[in-house]
Amino acid sequence: MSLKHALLGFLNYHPYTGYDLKAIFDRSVQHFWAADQSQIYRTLGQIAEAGWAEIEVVTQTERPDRKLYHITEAGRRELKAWLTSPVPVERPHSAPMVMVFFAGLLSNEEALPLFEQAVAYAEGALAQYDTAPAVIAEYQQEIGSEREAYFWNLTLELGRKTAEAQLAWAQGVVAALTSDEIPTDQEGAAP
Amino acid sequence: MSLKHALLGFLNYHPYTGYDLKAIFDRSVQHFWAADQSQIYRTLGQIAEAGWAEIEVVTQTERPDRKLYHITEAGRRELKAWLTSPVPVERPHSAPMVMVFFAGLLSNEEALPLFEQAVAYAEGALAQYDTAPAVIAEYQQEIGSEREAYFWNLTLELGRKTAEAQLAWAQGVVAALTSDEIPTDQEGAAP
DNA sequence: AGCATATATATGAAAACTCATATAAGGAGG
DNA sequence: CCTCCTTATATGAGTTTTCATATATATGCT
Repeated sequence: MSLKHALLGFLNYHPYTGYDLKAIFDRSVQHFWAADQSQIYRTLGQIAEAGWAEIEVVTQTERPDRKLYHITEAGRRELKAWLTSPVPVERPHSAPMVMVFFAGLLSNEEALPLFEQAVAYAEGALAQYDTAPAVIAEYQQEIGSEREAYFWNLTLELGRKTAEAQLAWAQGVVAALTSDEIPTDQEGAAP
Repeated sequence: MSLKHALLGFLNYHPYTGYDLKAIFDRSVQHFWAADQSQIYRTLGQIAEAGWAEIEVVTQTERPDRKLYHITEAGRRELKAWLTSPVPVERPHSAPMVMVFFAGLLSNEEALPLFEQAVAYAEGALAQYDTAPAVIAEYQQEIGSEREAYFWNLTLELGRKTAEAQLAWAQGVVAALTSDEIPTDQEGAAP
């Protein structure tokens, strides 16, 4: 899995806690990697066990102690090795597309919400892409270089293009569904 | 998970064996749902246990007996209920994008293969989309209606648009990388 | 006063997925 | 002749992911 490597990628910039990393994920790479909290903590444990990071416990009196993960040389090597290894072949698992595939079973009225939700989802994604560059600029000042930011932006570009394609597609289907342009299988249906 | 429902979707057309379904998945919905063989058999078991399908054993002498799964009324209800339920929010997990995000760590030469592989992948996907309509036409004759085929094609359309966007994106990055248009972080680098 | 939110970590249990392997026989191609 | 592919089902073992829940305190909002 590459959650390990995504975490390593951030730890390579700076030591972070699990809590920090959850926030970072939600703000920056959510569009291509959504990690849940428990998974982050567990994976951080594995990273430490593998010797890719060392834990610095920062004692706090009023809150639970923070566990800062510092990447090790072995961790940096692992990250770089992964980055230069063959790109894993994605196995897509898209439930929404399964729904579309079998939507012919439904009436147009029943199928509509599927595509309306797709429109809403794509619009939401696009809205996030509007605010993302500011987040990147912020991180760039903190830890990143111009070069890093270039590649961060590349992921945004593709995400945006994809979301735009999805939006146009879903809007087209909504239009077709509401204007009854779709075959209904009643033999002798309006041509 | 919606492998259950994807399987149910096909069983709704016709009774199939696990072996059949594996072949069908690989030929028709692979672009948005890649299921592996062992997972299909296990899930089929769950479907039968849930009462969504009944098993007809077709005895064969020279080969293992076939187990044909016939969808039940309960299975049809479940399928339709799922199809009209809220679209699940996708949690994207794209390892290739994680690689791109952290590719700034690599030199241009080291980063190149990442995008070359993306180009090759997108070209491969596009080639599959070229042959897919023929597969759909074939299935349509067997089991599908014009309406069903309409929705099948919708998934292809979005898949193709997405693959095209990916290809253009990856080709652009390859061009930028090979012409050294990318920031290098050597302070005082060529402006 | 009460309630939600932010800070911070962690586990139990289950579901889902992957990878390798097993069995068994016929047919195709080199 | 031998190897690979197709037909057909199945399990063991492990990894990854999800979902719910637990603990503890401070702050801000209504």
